[in-house]
Amino acid sequence: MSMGRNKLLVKRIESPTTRQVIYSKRKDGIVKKANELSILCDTDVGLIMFSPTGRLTSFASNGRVEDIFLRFINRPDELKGGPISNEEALEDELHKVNRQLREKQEKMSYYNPNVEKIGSLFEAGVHQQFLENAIQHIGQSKAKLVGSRIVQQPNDDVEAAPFCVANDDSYRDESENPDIRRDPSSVEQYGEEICSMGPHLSLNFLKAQKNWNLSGGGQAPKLGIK
Amino acid sequence: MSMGRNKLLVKRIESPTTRQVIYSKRKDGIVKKANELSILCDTDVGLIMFSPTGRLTSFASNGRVEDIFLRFINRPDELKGGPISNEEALEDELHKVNRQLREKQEKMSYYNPNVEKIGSLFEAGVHQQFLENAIQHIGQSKAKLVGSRIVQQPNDDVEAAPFCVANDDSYRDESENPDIRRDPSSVEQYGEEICSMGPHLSLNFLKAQKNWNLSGGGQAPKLGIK
DNA sequence: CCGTCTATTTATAAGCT
DNA sequence: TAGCTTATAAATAGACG
Repeated sequence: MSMGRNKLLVKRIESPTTRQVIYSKRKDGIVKKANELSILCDTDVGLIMFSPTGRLTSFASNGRVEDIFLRFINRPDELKGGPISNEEALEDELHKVNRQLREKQEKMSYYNPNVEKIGSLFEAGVHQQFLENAIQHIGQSKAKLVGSRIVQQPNDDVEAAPFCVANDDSYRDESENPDIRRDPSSVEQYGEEICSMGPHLSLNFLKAQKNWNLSGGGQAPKLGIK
Repeated sequence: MSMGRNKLLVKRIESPTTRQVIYSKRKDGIVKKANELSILCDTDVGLIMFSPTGRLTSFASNGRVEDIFLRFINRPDELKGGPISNEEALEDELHKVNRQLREKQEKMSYYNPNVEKIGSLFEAGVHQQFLENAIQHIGQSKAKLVGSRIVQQPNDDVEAAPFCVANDDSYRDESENPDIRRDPSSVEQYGEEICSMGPHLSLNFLKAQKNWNLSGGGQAPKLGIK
């Protein structure tokens, strides 16, 4: 479907280097096409591409990809009534995300509640329930890892655990000059984000735990606490 | 810059009909290119186009354009060029809240981790530590409420707790499955409804927990928690 | 309005530097 | 690594049904 010396078969390119090379070329080609389309037809076009190595390239016939995207998000509304301003769109987005945040916090409160606010034994029980459940989960995976022993001793074997947090942080290299070419607005960026909400143990996180909100002197959760 | 019978000059096409025709053809071409790029290079590509008449066409190598866009907007560093306006503040807010959301999610993962992802005993230990710690605190408040008894038995009355998980995560899971390359999700017209983050802790949620039951026979949630 | 056909222009895979 | 060149595959403007 492409062009060049050989007929192209649309399948993932295995060679990392070749893949990167092909990406660079085609990326430019698509940006060019997108730009042409927006000019020829006088329309809004938004494009976002991530290179195999995580570099980002975006294009927006207008100013920013955000704007194009917001129009996209608001599509239903646009169809229903008059156009909605970007500001309103942004507000919607903000509210949406805020709601998600609140939900997360509420949920979190069941695991790490503010003790001061617990007003009844029943409530305390509820919190415990969540925590116990969670512990059971961990116990299971732990058992799986060990082979299936010590499943009923959540604390013991943790005491001696060596403090060897693996990984992470370090995504802010910015080692190069992103040569920004100003056609309409094609931008490239670096750095990949790994925002999986999965559990990753990072030193940053552990360090950030100093403000453990609890009545009796919240300790920094050093792994050896008991 | 295009091709065909005549050399193309990149200038807005005046004839409305011709413009529309050209748009249709090129739109398909770009979608095709975007799809090829995503397959050949195994990367994320998001594309949004509005026809001269306002019709929307979108493409996403993955599932939804929204996802690609979120990956875009959640970038730690913004280099997105473009005009600055009143929306700036809102956007900053959006970014900030998004960041908080991610942090919350990460933190949450320590209490309610994805067991499958735990890769070592150490990690399991860390998670347990957090939970144990939290339980201790609950126990304290409980003791305070009762007067000061059974303070050191965070487990006893919960031991028999049924296995009920307040599993969250609503969007994740995606993982790698390059095999299934369905025709790219190129959508025309519109489509909305963005991710409403999964379950939140609300009375409704609690009620839904069939296995809900505290040692003493938890009543239908009358918690005054919120 | 939509698919087809075809002459030309483009895009670009390989090579080469 | 990054361009530059060239032979070819693709994309597509315009015409037609």
